[in-house]
Amino acid sequence: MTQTQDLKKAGLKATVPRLKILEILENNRDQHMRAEDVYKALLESNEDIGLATVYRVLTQFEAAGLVARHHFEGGYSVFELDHGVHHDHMLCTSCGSVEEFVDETIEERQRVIAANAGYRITDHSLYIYGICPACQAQEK
Amino acid sequence: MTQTQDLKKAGLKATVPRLKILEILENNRDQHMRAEDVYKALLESNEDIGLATVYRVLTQFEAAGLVARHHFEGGYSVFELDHGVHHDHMLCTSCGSVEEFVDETIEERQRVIAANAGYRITDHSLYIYGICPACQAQEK
DNA sequence: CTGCTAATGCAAAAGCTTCTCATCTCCACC
DNA sequence: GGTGGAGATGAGAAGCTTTTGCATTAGCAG
Repeated sequence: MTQTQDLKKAGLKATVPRLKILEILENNRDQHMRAEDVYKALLESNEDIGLATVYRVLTQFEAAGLVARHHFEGGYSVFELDHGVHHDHMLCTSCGSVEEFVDETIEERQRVIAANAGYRITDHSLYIYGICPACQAQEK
Repeated sequence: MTQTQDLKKAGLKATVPRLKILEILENNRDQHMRAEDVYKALLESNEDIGLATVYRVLTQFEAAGLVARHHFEGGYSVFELDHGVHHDHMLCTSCGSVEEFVDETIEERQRVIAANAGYRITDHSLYIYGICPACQAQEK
């Protein structure tokens, strides 16, 4: 499916800014990008797209389910293309690298906990902060 | 132990602002307060303490292990007195209420996941977002 | 009591994100 | 193809939370 079709399906007009931003996210599937990162990538591609538009588009993509927004420590949002499979994150507080993981046991426990409390889950986030192997080696 | 002793033990001078902020946190043990909330409480107590000091003191308390800082959705921090026992949070996205819970199974899985990846865990956070029973009832 | 160091208040500033509004673009319809 | 109008965009201003600079004040060791 083309990117244009992806957008139409999400109920969004296929405009140049949206297509470009989608392209950048796809070219950085392994990254967790901040709005500013996306904006910089646009500038490097000589695109005349404003930061405000980046924020607007990312928010729309989030609402459409195209991207996931995460709130890591630091007071800002990072985005990643939503590839369908839910996953959690483990972050290195030293180098900032991010690893993704899935654990069905934890997922199940969360459902049980919410059910016991009578909550209807809409979302959840799990972040593990630590020092990655590479950074531990550097400490020596 | 007095609050003054608590502070001294944490390596902090027992100043008026710090004592007052500690007092407010203790009077709101069941709440998750924003810096602004603490500041407002101080104003209501006719304390002449600046917002900047509230931020500074809360950050120091966090470093000293007296309080825990959480990043719920919304782009700001909330603080709660650290009563020693680690716990996670479940939040109602409708009314904003917060419930705490502990699940040893999840804790254990996290340790295993980190160990498998070679990470040394320093911290972790788990937030479950949903609709609480009371708000579900209101929907009808 | 006294003096030095650390802490505070205020205001300004920084960082991220949203809003305003005039202008421009997409696209359904002709 | 053209074209009109709803929706999208860009630029800058503004909003919010949080941090910082600096002159002043307060805690506390001696």
